[in-house]
Amino acid sequence: MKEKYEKPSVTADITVFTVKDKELKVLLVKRGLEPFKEKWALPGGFVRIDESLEDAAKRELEEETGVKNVYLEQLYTFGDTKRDPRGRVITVAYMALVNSENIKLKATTDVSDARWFSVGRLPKLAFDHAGILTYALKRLRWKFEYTTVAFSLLQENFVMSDLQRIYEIVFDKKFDKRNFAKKILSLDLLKEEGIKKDVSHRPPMLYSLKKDIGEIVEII
Amino acid sequence: MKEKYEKPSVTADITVFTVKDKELKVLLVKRGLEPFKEKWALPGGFVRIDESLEDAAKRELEEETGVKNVYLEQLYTFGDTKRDPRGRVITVAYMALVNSENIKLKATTDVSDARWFSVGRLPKLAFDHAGILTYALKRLRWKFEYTTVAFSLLQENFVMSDLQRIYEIVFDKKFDKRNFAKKILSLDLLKEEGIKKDVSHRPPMLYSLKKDIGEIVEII
DNA sequence: CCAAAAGTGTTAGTGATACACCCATGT
DNA sequence: ACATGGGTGTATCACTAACACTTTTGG
Repeated sequence: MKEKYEKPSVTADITVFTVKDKELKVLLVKRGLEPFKEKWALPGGFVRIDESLEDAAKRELEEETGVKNVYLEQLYTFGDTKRDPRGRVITVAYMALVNSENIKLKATTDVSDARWFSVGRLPKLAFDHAGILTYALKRLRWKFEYTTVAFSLLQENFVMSDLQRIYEIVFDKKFDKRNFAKKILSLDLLKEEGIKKDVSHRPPMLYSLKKDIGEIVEII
Repeated sequence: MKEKYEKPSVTADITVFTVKDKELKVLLVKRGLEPFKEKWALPGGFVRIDESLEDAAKRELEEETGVKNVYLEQLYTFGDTKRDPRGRVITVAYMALVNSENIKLKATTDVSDARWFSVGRLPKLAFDHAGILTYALKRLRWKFEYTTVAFSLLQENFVMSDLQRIYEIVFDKKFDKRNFAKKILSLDLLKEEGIKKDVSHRPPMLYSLKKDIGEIVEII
């Protein structure tokens, strides 16, 4: 290949969302290396020459945080010439959704700490990551409205109010539980899994998803 | 910057749509250089080290085809390791919408020909451009449904049936003209510009967009 | 018996769809 | 006068939104 032009570097950065402690949270890592050493940033890193973009996103996420097997979606590619002080770095932004119960965070060499932050109380972020996160949040709300991605935030079995709580947290707004249940059940996506026991109130129905969670149905 | 890893190349490829001769058309170029010399491809090329992705898309489009001042939107970034025989090339795909009356196509050094093709009768395309085009088409239909991008395909003044024809061509389906006009007018986006003269039937109302065409209103 | 959350139906309003006839002009 | 597209209103249907009481369990 003729090397006519200088090449940019390419990274993948991932905005990982979860719902935890009745808040929408995003996973940030504390950088162990310059630039922005000791600053909080989205997990991510350089795309290797022999891996696809999605593989790079998955690998970085697992390497830096231990998070794997998640819903992953490409968002947008940010390529301003000045977005990285090291030189020309283009980043392909991804969004991931996880159930935080299944996740053990870990620190590594590149990353001295990894923590969940409420989207309402974020620290100052490295690079242009604040802009990427804002974009991811917009996309998250959009996807919630028109698809069934919300199920990616649940465990395998859940009750209707678990799902409703997630919608209410993401949209920061209450829904009527009769209308909510009616709408969800009309989608015909849920399988009844019996009654949840050992609750100190009327026992609710447990549900699971009929289809594999990988298939995101457009409910529009 | 530490050169720890080999870098990929980055290109921008643009799917330009127009409506012409009662068909939805896409702009293709005949490659003047290897690989895929003399094959049809989407216009595009390498992103320079000192230009943003969007600037690269605009520049390539103008260089290869003379097309400029168009609606331009980033679609998706394609990064399979084997998508280009020259080596690792990641491409950021863009979609553009133009009114073909305002466009004069031209050939250049890199490109021996540039032509509009009906999306129903496409030649075999270079690289993974067929997949990119399929993706662009999906996005186009989606955008038509939920935003006012359709106006980007019109000239400044137009009649209601011009707009309806564009929707009918993009969705390949007829709409009722009463319902169509009712819906469009209810959006309160149009300004009346008087009556179109010299038609051999009842003279229709001419409209223009109230807002700058750059602002794409979400009509959802 | 009290607290907590679960479950459940009806009504009103809004927006989408289906549908047919007369109008203004050029030739 | 004829051909061509332009312009217009109403009725039905489907979906959404608002709204309150009873049930079941644990403590």
